[in-house]
Amino acid sequence: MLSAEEKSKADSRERIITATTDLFLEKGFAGTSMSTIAKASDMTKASLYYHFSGKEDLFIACVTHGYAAALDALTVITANASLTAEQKLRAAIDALYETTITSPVGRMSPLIAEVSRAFPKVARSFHTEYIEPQRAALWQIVEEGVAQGVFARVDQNQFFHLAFGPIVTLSLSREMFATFDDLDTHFPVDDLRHGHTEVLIGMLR
Amino acid sequence: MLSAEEKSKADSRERIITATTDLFLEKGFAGTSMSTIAKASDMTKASLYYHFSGKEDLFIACVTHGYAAALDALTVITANASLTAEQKLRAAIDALYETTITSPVGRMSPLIAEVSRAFPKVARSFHTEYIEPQRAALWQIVEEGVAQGVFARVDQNQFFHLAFGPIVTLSLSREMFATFDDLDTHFPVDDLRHGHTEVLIGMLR
DNA sequence: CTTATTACCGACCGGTCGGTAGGTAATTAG
DNA sequence: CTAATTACCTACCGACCGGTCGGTAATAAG
Repeated sequence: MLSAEEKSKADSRERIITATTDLFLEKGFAGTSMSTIAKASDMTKASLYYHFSGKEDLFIACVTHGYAAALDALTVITANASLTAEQKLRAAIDALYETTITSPVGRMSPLIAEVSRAFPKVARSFHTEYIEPQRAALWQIVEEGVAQGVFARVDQNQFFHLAFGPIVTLSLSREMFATFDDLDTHFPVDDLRHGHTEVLIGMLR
Repeated sequence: MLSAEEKSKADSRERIITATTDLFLEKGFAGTSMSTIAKASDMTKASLYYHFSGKEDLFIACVTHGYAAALDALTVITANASLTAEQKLRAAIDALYETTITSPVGRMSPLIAEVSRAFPKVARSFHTEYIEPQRAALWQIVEEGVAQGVFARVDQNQFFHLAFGPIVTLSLSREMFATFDDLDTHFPVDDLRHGHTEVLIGMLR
């Protein structure tokens, strides 16, 4: 049963979330007002409060919204039986670069940092529902390679440090210096990704 | 000539900057009000405007304040003639972990990301006066090792990506998840630093 | 001792903040 | 057809925002 009303309600929620996410990523949480969000969502502020109980609720919806899609991209890779462990690892790293730098949820780390003290629950959720599953998916690939004897055994936290560190920092740098007209010269995603991938594969040999 | 007035003025500026930096790091730029800053600085809001022309001016002062000290720690290492290139590199990495995770200026990356669109000049300054000199200092050590034949030649941007990436991400993670009571279990600085250092040295052999 | 300057303050400004009360047109249920 | 519900609106609230005003006590200069 998908009545016209329910469809319009879902559409509105979606429209609000995408518009708000853009604003939060651009201006930060405290720097984005509910009136601005309302304008960007083609709505009145009062209508926003019909769909969401408050600014924090709306923020949680924005953060949570992209979890599934981002993690699906990884699980599709791990589940692909026709790939070797090394092929899976390469594909997973590509996917991590893509989501962390391009997708809204991947770019939200600075935003989480901004509100982490005010809303610790959002930070917890981001960690358990987004960061940890990403790590688990990556580690599953590594363990598969170890079991097959093609990867050497490495320390888990060390590997995560070296794997996620450069990617997240690259994403953060591109946010910090988003206004630079020579952004891709300073922070060339593809170049850096290639070299990074080879180092990680090298660690596992 | 250091009159009582001038001393008190300098003291006040210093007091304001340190108090403001703490607040900005905790609540973000937009989330910190001038009245809150005034209270934390034991002053009236009006007096704040005697020392700084506005909130942006105060923010710039906070960001700029720690540049010199953080960079000095690195130049002391590069200038130390009694160290080998590898010893310098190890010491430099230690120093980078220390400043990036502990010092206010090192922890400011998420803050710069928050305001980068509104104040691109601050982002530029952070890049040219803080990031670039750090990279230059580190690269000088690498080139010294290459010239002495103890380090292999590596790509500059790749090396920076692998060197700074994990450190900045670790700092960001500790900001994002600062409220976790098991923060040091999830993000153990010393452990991660040791493993990271060995990988970097390994890259250069 | 007089005068100017300095570092600071209380009181206030127009504007915006997050949030709400009450109403209305359109859809749905009975 | 009627009554209820839904999705949305206009108009407004007190609190707080960044910033400014006209002073004032303490110091420094002459």
